[in-house]
Amino acid sequence: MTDINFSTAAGDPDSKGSDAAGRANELRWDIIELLFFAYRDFVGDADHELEAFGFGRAHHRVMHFVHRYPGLKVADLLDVLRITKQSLGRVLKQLLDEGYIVQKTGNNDRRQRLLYATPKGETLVAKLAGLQTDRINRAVQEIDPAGQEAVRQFLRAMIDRDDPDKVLETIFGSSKKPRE
Amino acid sequence: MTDINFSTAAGDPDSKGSDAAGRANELRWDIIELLFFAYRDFVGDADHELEAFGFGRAHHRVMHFVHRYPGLKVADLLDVLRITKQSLGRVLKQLLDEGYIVQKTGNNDRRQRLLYATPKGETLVAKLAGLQTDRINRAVQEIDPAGQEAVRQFLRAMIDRDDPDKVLETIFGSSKKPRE
DNA sequence: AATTTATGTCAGTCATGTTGACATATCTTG
DNA sequence: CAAGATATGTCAACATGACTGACATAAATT
Repeated sequence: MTDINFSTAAGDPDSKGSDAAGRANELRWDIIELLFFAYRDFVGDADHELEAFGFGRAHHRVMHFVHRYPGLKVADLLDVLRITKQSLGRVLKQLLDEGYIVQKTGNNDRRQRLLYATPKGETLVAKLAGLQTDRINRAVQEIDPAGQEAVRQFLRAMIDRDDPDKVLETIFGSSKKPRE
Repeated sequence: MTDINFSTAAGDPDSKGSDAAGRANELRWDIIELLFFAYRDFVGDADHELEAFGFGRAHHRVMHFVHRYPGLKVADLLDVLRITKQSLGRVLKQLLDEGYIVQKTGNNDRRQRLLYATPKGETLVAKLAGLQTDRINRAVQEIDPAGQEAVRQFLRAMIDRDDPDKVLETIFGSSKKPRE
């Protein structure tokens, strides 16, 4: 062992996957790195726009899921975002105060505050999704349908399924698309 | 429940891409969401392990790139991570103090501090990469080689190429299309 | 009536990001 | 060589978004 070793480094838990191309036992530095850069630039699109509103990533995530799953409960949102009540409370309060989201008391359970995006909120979330959609469209434009399906399959398979929250149940449970 | 509209929200910037499957003009909520969950769980693997070392994501990113690009300058690292000197300084100092990284004075330019991972650092970074590689292997195991290449192509195409830092030059510069 | 649940809120802490200023060593240039 | 530019390190101060733990309220459940 010289000083720098990386292909057979200690703690290699391999064993699990040996893919069709036969590169088992190898650390996937390339994908790891691509994921970092891809996600960095992907969220960067929205981050820049959010500054103009005085919002951050946390606001975006809340808006996104409230928009996509109208009537989401606060507790569901906590599961999805995997943050604490305290952290959510801050951004949610801002979004409520500034009219991007409204709460409605649950019909069956009046303790629940069901969350809905207002038109103002819809506009914001669509604007941000538009930026990200542009990037996605650019990225897939030279990939054939089968390849695009592979991308989708890959992303789905990267997600933990042992503790599906309400949103993931919708995504995976029906195995189709949540909306549309 | 007639006050909430979500499918025809304003500000739709569309127009940019019309992919082969003919779903132009549509926001790609599915991919946006899958990216969120996939990345959340992907980095979650490492986050959990890092706790045992008293480190965070920032430390991981530094270790990763120093390992992958031995002799990286501090300035390069700042470009790649897109954080400030101050932020980097804090985590870098810890990693140096605790022996995960060493600095060497540049040969040509003695102002430079070239960064290298120590064996201790290599072990850590390989352990983390192992966890993430397991997830990636699991995700691609049912995807054929062509599909896997599509995944790689997708991730590469998601990355900004207008301001390539030293690392991105290495990733993209040597390969096919610099900017097409 | 007592307990549990869903939500909201307070106080304090931590990690990681920011800006701006400044110090030092070293390289480059007039 | 002197002057300036560059690479790095460091200080103070601050913002955001996480965290914990405690506690309050209203409503549902037992």
